[in-house]
Amino acid sequence: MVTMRDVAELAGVSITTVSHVVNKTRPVAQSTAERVLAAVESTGYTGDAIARSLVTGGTRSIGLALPLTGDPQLMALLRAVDAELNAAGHTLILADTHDQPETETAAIRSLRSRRVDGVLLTPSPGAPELVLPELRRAGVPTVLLGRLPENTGIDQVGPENVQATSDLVRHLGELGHRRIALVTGPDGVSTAAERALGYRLGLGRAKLVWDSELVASVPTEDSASAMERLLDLPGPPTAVVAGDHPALVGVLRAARRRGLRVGTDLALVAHEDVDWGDLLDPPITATAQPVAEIGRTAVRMLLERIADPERAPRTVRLPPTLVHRQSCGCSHQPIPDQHTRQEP
Amino acid sequence: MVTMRDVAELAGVSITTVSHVVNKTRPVAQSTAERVLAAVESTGYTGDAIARSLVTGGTRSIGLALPLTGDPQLMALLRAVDAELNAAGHTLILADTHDQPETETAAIRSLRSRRVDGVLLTPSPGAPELVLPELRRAGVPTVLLGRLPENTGIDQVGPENVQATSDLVRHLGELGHRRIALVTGPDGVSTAAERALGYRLGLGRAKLVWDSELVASVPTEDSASAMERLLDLPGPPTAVVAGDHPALVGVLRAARRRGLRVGTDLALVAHEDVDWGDLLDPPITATAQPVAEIGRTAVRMLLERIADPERAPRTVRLPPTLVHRQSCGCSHQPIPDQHTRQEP
DNA sequence: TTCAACCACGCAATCGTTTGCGTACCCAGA
DNA sequence: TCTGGGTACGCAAACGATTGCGTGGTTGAA
Repeated sequence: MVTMRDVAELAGVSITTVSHVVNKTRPVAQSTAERVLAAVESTGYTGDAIARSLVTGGTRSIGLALPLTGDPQLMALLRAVDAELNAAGHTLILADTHDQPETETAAIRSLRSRRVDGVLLTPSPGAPELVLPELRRAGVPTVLLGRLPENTGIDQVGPENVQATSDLVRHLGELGHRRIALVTGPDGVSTAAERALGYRLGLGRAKLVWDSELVASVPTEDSASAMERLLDLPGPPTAVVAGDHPALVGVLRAARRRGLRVGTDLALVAHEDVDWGDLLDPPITATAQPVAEIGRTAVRMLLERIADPERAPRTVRLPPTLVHRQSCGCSHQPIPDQHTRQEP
Repeated sequence: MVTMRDVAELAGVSITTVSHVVNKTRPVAQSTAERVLAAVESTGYTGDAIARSLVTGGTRSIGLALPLTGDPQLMALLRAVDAELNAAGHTLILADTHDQPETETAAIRSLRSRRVDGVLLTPSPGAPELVLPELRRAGVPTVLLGRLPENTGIDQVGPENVQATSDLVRHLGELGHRRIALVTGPDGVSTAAERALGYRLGLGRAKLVWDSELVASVPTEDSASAMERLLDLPGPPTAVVAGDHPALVGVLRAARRRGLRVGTDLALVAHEDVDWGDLLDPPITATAQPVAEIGRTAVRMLLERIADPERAPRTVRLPPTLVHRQSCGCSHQPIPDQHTRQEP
């Protein structure tokens, strides 16, 4: 490996000077600098991040710890986070939490021993008790991503859920539905909990009563059977809100198994739009989460916190966009009072 | 930060002894070891990967450089790679190549300066000339992932394409189609090139002639319009093979725009199955790439190469599985002489 | 001629580990 | 009393950068 010493010898200067030239950290005579740069070029010197880190303390790398599910949104998030980090000269270390506190803790420890400058974390349901305290104690700059547990005293960025779900429900109510179901993730996940709250709120605004029978808060793999159970009810739902991507897939599978035509026999609106939403028949009405913006914001907040660890923690909620298609039973009119986006 | 020195002082031994105790690298008297471990416990000492790397040379981290596209397969790949690496005690550093040689080079340089022990790379079309030589010269242990350019002298893992595509085409031929089109990525990408080759081979086996008009090798974003152009031909195709995920989406969009019923008006088979393949109407017949297995194999090969840099390079091709549904025009019979997997 | 101010650069300590050599001690056998 | 072989541990030199403190040389004003 080519080191600063090699470059220095080739250029006929000291290591100190090489360092100052490549880092522009103090003035160096033009001619000397040129010799050094030429030596750098000809040796292919790249610098050693390890050695640098040892003395400076920072690593210019940040850890991203989240459950690597099949959620198609994740790719967009990763891309945005990587791009924003890259622009700031940092690199991304990835760790799968499996959404379980034990793996999550292990992932965080691994990142810490790698001396990452900060951590982006999508906390599991158990995190507020089991892993966040450790993070706080260790003083690791952290931003929570996508899920927003309460009272953590930590920076957070995620989607706005309550209002968005409420709007979705209200829309179904305005279309005349009286039995509106909700299929979503387990209550421990803040996102699911908030959407359940928004659902209730939306029912209220549509002058409908909340019925616990119509709510299925289930793990991702159970959503299809949960939906089938809802359909078996004495008073089955005529419309359903899918709280996330697995719920959407589950509802669609259940409808297909029961031979129900979505949009006609069963109105459907979903959180988290997918890129195949317009390929289905009928195309799915859904809220598109601003994942890329969430990722970028999270990175910016993390960098700010690294720069100023004392700043008061902030929580940012980014509103989704409604993509109005036909699965809700409409045939493509915009929803009144809504910021809508039409398909091309 | 708590260092070995702190632990050593607390335990009343030298730094050397602490190191040997925590690494079990030479025998230490039972009583001393216990004192040291107690000190480790009470200080919460974790060790500093940075300092260790500086002296040992290794970082126990590997770089994954690939284009972070929206391809849903990527998540499964990431998950598999991360899991396999984790099991081996390594961590994953992610870098987006944007599928362009310049960004790719930058990504590789960044990984190298981070002293990764090895690199997993999905090479861009320009890579064999522009980035692989640098990798070879630097002696970075490398495994190529997903795309398999020829004569690189580098370990490679990817899907089997020629035979798989040929089978797909032959199936369409057996259903009576005479005008079978191919929509796939640009020829520079080895995967697309191999699939184009398999397509030609399949035509031959179905006793059909190859017609350049029926082949669209286009960038991902152009697949829909390319498909429409094919449909405008004097003798438009009655069946189409989608070479990858963007091509599939493009073909579906084009068909929808033209009001063509897939499976009836236009037979469709695709490479790269998607988890919503069974939700469409009709469900999509596709080959499911063994992405997870590809990821795991790549990691294993990389670790082997790190252990033995002199070993002769290997190329591994993993065959996909056929998921036979209805978009090809069949109504669910297995294809003769094929290893098929039925949907639940 | 002297001296201050400034410019251009180098010395050597430092970061937290690992590890090749030693050294001090103990005990058994001659 | 030596000596030889263990056992239990410590010293100090790396690893490759960054950076506070100097030092030698030139210049211009007094």
